[in-house]
Amino acid sequence: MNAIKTDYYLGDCLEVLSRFDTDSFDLIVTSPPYADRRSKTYGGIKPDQYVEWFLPRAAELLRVLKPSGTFILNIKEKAVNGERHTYVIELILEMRKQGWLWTEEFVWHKKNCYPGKWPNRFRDAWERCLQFNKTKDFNMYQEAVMVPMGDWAEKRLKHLSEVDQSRDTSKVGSGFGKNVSNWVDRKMAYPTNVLHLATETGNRNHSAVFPKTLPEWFIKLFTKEDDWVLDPFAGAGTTCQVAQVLSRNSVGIEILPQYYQLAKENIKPTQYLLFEETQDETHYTTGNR
Amino acid sequence: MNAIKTDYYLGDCLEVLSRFDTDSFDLIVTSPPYADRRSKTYGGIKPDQYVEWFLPRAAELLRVLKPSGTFILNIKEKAVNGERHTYVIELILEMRKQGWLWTEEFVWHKKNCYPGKWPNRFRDAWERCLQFNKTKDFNMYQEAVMVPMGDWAEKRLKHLSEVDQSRDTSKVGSGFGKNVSNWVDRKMAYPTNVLHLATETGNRNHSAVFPKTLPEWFIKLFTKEDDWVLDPFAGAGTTCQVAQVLSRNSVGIEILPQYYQLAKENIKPTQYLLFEETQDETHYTTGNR
DNA sequence: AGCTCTTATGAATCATTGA
DNA sequence: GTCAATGATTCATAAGAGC
Repeated sequence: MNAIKTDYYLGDCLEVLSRFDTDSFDLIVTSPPYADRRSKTYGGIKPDQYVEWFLPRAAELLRVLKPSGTFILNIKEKAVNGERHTYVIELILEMRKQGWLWTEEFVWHKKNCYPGKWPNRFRDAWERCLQFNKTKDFNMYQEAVMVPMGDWAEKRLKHLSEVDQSRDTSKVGSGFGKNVSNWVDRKMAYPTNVLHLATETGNRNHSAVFPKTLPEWFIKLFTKEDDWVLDPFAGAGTTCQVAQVLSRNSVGIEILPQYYQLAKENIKPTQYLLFEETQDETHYTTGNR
Repeated sequence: MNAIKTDYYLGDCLEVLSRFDTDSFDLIVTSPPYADRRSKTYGGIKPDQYVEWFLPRAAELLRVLKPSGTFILNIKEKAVNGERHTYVIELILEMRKQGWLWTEEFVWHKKNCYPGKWPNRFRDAWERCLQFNKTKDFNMYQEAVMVPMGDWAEKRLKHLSEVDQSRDTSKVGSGFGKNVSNWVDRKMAYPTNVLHLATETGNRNHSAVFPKTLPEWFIKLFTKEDDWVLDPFAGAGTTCQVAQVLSRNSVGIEILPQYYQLAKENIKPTQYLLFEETQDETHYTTGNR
């Protein structure tokens, strides 16, 4: 029984990642600061400068990713001057020049998107989840994300997520709990490249960057237990929290010190085995089961 | 009561459009032949040559579109060599250089997408509907596509009949249910930029999976009665057929002669007022109402 | 535990105001 | 003029209260 490690680092991922070995991670899943957001931390990246800002970090991510690994980039371009800005699609082209393979583009349909009304535009209800790979032979565990067929499936999906994260669902690698096994009799199907997830608005602690179910789905799909997951823009630590519950090692990097407290709260105390804190980084090492 | 015209032209839209006046159309909505399709007609456009092939046609479309008009391009890049090809996003960048504004990208979620299974990829369940404009002041009739609010609709359906819930619950996600018109007086909401439409499976003659509801939604959104709609890759004439029913004038251009018969069948005979056929083009002129 | 109703809250976007 | 900050608009969800 290996101990699952969950490490948090404070700092710019461009610098922190330089200390990591090449070919270290099985999955990188992150939602970087969007253009014109977090103006006080990343310097308020202008849309026109976004590609230039992101590319050196993408190069480091390419280095630390295993050849069999996957990089999931959750991002959405904003509307600027009445147009969709082009920095995201320009980034795709530039990352391919770095050596990335643009394998797939998943659509995250935000069922509860931000409200509003404008004469020339509807509400934006989707974001991109760009899949990049280092090689064509990447690991993919499709069975781990199979879903029940039928109308009742979507209603059960959210419940499924909750069950998975509860402690008493003693289960093996698949990550599926008891209740799911009841559904095994029924027909299961592979999902598509469209994800229907609602944002978590009710959290009073902090503004949820993305719902847990988003990194959860990709972690199940692209890693197995004891694999290594990286979130270079960890924020409040949602990705690492999910990775821990799913018995994956994880590394989170965040430039904002104030997120440290939030990340700490997100790790369930009962799961602590070891807690270390050094000057500029924090390690949670947990034994899972 | 104006007569509604529905004109079909045989030929390459690049040539046919040259005969049209500048600023002629209120809406262009089309689903062009995808890369590697129709190898015998358009010369078998390779993905690497797609941008080069499309750009001169895009230039003509820009010319014939009214300043207040909109161009909806339904397209999806295919997977080539394990990667998503980049011709679509490259096309966006090049069209902007031509003068197009990339106003929005709608997602068409195909609820019943093509079946299949691959070891490194899930089924592709979405396509892009790229919105381009000539100016920022384009016409948009949002009220024409309003849908019942999700919360209210669900309760309503639950109280009505448990039986017919099978499909078309049509929440605000932009799908339309059939009985939307019955709910007009109720609480309605504006849709989002994610469309939930099923592909039409029953089409025996035509392979295209272009459902009527797709052009219908955009025609309602971007035109009013007696406006002019263009489909430069008309195929079996779905767009023109829908335009006719909605009392919009339309022009369809198609390079394949064999689609003529299909287009003819798609126009309901009861709507004919005038039928002309010349050497290289066919005109249907219908009086609606 | 199951309902209903209420309330807060968003990776949003645009028009307006102010420096 | 350019640019940053503010206000208005709007709706799907979760959480909480009450029964």
